[in-house]
Amino acid sequence: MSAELRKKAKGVLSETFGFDSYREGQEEAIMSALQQRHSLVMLPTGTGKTLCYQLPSYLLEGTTLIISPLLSLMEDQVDKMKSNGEKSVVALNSFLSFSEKKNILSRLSSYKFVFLSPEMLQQPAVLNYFKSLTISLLVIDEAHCISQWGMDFRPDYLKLGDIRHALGDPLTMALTATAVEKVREAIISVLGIATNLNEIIYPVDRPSIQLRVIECYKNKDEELLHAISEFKGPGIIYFTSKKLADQTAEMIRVEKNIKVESYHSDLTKEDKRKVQSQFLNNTLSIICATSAFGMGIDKPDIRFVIHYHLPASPEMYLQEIGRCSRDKKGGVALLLYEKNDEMIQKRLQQDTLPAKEELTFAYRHPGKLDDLKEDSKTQLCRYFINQRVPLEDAWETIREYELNKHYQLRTMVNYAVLTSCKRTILLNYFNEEADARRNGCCSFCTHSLPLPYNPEEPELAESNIEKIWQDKVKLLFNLQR
DNA sequence: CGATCCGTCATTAATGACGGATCGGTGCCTTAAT
Repeated sequence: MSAELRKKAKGVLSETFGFDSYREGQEEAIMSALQQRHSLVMLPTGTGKTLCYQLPSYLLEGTTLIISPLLSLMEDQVDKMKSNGEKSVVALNSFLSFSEKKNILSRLSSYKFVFLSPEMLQQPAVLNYFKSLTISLLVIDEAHCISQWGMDFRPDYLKLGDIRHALGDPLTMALTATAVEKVREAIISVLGIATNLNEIIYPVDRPSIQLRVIECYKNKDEELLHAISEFKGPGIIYFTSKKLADQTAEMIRVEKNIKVESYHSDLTKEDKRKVQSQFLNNTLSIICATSAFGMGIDKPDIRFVIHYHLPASPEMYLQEIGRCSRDKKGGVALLLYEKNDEMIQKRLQQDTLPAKEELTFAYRHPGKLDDLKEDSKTQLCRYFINQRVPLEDAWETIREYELNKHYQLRTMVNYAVLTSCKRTILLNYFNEEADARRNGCCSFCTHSLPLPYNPEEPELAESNIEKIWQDKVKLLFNLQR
């Protein structure tokens, strides 16, 4: 039975996807779905998680729903699938007009794949359409968002369990690249998939990425420019402030005459798309970005990721540095740390969660929530009240979450300042053993590290013109279909 | 923490010095309807 399924899956792999073999973890995830077991799949960044749900969908009856955190991510994936020849795929989101949306909803069963946000499924009218649909597989993409974003600013992520239940508890697959055991437990418990569950967990370490930390003393820009010259490109530089991302992009442009743009939430949707595609086409060499940039970026030859500011957690850090060296030809993750850099993150954390008094007030006067500014705090208070969570339990949950955030930040500070193997510090957080003390592991294990790749000049746009046109033609083709 | 913004004060009346307050990051959705 299992051998039969395996054979069938292999057939789809070569016929539909054009691959001869799987990458690590993929077959396990696929077989888990085909054997009607729920799956929590954790594969390192860049392992090809989309195949894990797309392939089994072809062998299961019904429609596959994919819950995706970002509209742009949905669009990219729909485009990619369409250009691979899959026609019955659609993204249901707020870009659609009312009549388009209605049209799609009324013929849901004619689609094999439907992408949508957790918020969209939250609308009763929309949910009703899905209730009568045969769902082959419910996919939660970037499932760490449940714990990472649910409490912070997208409480609808916390309601996915209720939604799943309303849909008749369909077969479910949650996918992520970075989740410690606690987060995995949270995902399982929120979704309610503890029974009949298959956990497919692979190590998060990416040996081809070299880890470097430089402690700075008022000379960050200097160190940054120096690093850029050494690393060449393409690369990403992460900031915690939009303003500094803009300013530094300008500074690099002036100092180095390199093609650089900044990317953050102030950009219009069009500009975001433009900057992203220029970077993918190598018309841009460096992106100065906030955490807004990167999810779903699958550029194989990103050579470095520099952090100008401290990221909020080891999870975030691994997600962000995991964007380099997808081709496994080597990459450098450099953290520029200056004493007290963590204060920005601390401040940001303070304003996200409600204080005990605010929560208590909200519970006593739930009607007054509507008068308050609709920020993440009021959203979270409203969530707990609507879910009828007792005040004390809600407070306990918030408190625990907050303490965990402090712990995450402290781990990042330790990563920056402790005099021991950087990889070990990072991987210990994930309960993993590091293959440390390897030559070129990190800036602690080896002094004056050589680059793990050949810093050739990046391919310039001219040599890529053919590829750019191919992409354009593909896009046009999609639009007209 | 550090930057920046704003109001106040003092003084040959328009600017600058000072200090206190504020901010710094991620994204769905919304309209009336299905």
